[in-house]
Amino acid sequence: MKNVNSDMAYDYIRKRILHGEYGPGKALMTESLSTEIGVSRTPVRDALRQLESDGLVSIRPRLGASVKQMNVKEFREMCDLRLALESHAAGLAAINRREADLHEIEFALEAMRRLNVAILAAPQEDPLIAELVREDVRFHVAIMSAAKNDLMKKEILRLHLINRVVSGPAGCERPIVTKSDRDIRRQAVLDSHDEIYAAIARSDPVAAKQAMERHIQDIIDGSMRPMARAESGLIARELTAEEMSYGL
Amino acid sequence: MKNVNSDMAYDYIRKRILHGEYGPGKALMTESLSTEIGVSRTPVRDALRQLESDGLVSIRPRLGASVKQMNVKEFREMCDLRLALESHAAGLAAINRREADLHEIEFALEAMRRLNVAILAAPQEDPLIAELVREDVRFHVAIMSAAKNDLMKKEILRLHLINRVVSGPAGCERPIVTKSDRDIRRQAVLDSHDEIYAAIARSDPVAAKQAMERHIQDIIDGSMRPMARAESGLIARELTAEEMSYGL
DNA sequence: ATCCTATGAAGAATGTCAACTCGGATATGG
DNA sequence: CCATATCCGAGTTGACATTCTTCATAGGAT
Repeated sequence: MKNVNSDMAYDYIRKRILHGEYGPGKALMTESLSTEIGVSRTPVRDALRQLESDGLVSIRPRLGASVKQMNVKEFREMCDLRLALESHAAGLAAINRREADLHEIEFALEAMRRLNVAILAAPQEDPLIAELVREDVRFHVAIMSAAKNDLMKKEILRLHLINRVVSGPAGCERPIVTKSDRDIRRQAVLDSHDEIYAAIARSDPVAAKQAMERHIQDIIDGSMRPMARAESGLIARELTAEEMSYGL
Repeated sequence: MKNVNSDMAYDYIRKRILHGEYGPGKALMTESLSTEIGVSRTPVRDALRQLESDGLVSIRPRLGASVKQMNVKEFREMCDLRLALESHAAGLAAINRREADLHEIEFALEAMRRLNVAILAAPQEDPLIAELVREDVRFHVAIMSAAKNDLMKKEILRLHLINRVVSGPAGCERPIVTKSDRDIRRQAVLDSHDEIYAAIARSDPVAAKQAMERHIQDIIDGSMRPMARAESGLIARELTAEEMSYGL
């Protein structure tokens, strides 16, 4: 896209949603947004429709747009989708990887290892955690790139973004767990990453796929528990019963 | 959606594309479409953007919309995506199926068997072929429904539609192969279906997944050959190099 | 007499439209 | 073959029509 005003509105709203300024369920009114951004309502409308197809907002006719909100069922389904796609991508990565891809993956992995030992020793862990998730993203992106399937990469990135939004603003409100729990969990993630990297490095698609499957499943299990706890706040506020018609 | 005019435009254009009246690459100008449909340009614009997110048309800013056209790379990637999703769905179906789902799958399978023997004997096979693909779709949809993941179902159906459009209008222009070749291939498809059904019936997810994987791979192999032959007509006319920015 | 429900109007936000502006593509001339 | 001018179509805008929501009031029931 290089539509000046539509892009401006798209970037503006998208950034706010990803930063958590617009929380799930927040109403997005075209008129107030248009005055806020300084453009007309049409590009705002375009941006909202684009964001809807990204899965970040939901639009109901005559009712307006709002930041996407999921119930546990939808969340589970999305996680399953991500599991299917990302594990398949890991298998592809083990087949299609080049040396440069391998280096990129290892680079992210090494950065995560360094950050992990730093976090273990640091009194204030938050800023380092932010860097860690950054490198975690880099690790997963590197694998998707190594899979050499741009469409799949794009789709997985889409799901990652949705996941980030609906599971809370930038993951900054983790459930109440002790520091040692977090330490253990980070170590488990690192071990999983090692396993995945090793499988890709030795060009073993089935091992890479299974390792990624377990890894994602672990992440899902970790995410679903607090999700289920706050279930009452995530009930189906929208019933998009639009069955995608396969008819001509 | 229940936006009167936008829906009208959406259904209108979508139907034409799926019927093959608007072939791949066909330019879709908002003005002519709006006069043709009898609405303003705004709902046509909305419809085109919606169809873009469906993957059926591509919009380039300041240049207008056109029916989606793929190069072999994109086609391969989409097939891989479908392979990952649909095989995963088959595995889920083996786990989550209910009796009713099993009946639905068997129903479609039985219909395909009957049609196959009818086609083997019939002199004019085309109308029966149309019914066969209808039941084939029913078979795959039944499995996706049995997987109990609406999001995944929706996504796979989207890919099916794109596949139908880019691989030619309603599959009516098959490459030049003999009748016996087609007979053999239909039988292979039926056998694959039997295998998939059996695995789902005995609740064997890994077998169901693998069977579906092989089935889709066979379909892809069959589709890629004529695709590669006509490669010159499917070169990249559009270079949508828009890397999905993961940044905030 | 008080509370709940239903009906109505006022307000606001969305869908839609026609017109204006801007950018790219084609044609013409050098 | 390249530069310039013209034309066509998309992006954008503000205004109008439509519809959903909300609040208030009147009626009835307990």
